[in-house]
Amino acid sequence: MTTEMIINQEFYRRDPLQVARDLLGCRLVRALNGKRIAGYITETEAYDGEEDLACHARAGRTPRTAVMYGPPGHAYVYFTYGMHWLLNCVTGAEGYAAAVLVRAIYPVEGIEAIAARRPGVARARWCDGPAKLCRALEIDGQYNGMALFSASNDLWIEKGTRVPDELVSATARVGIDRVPEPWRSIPWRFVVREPHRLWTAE
DNA sequence: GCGACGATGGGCT
DNA sequence: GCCCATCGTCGCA
Repeated sequence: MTTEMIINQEFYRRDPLQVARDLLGCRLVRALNGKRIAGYITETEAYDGEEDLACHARAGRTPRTAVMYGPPGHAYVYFTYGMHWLLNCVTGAEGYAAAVLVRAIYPVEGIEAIAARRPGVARARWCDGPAKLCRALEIDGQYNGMALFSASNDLWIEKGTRVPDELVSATARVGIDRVPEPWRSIPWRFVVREPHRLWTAE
């Protein structure tokens, strides 16, 4: 396990928009039972502070949102819709509540383990949603607050493939229809176009 | 391929 | 009580 591949904490101590863009093509890695399950990040969303009315921190600091106010580079994992876990990376300076939601990955390691649980489903569909990837990588609430820049926590992010701007689309974030403008339409969702073309060889 | 809808539980007003 | 940063399955084309 090449520790120098792991993205350091300073990467996350930046504007969530920068982090969200730069996380595309990076490799999300889960160590599970001594094996790696990993995939390239293909979709992210930035949530930026209490002013951003789509951000959970819009209501200020609560027990739930506390980790978003903590140091950057830690996981903010929360439960929603009564059945789903979602993974975020805390960004920006400590004390400022911002995070990047990891919405999708293209799985490239440990794919047998995922495939076994998803009979009849195409590989590109296994982890193409924030709750799906958490299930595939067995990420749940016990990862909330965990540092993502150390291999000792069994969940980290490594440098991966540089994704050129031509292959990145920026759109409005999804699932926030009730949020007022400008937040509802602001293009803070970043998507890799046709990820299977970039990584189909693996 | 696409739209409707039910499942299901913690956080917050 | 009401609100979800969702998913899988259903019906239909």
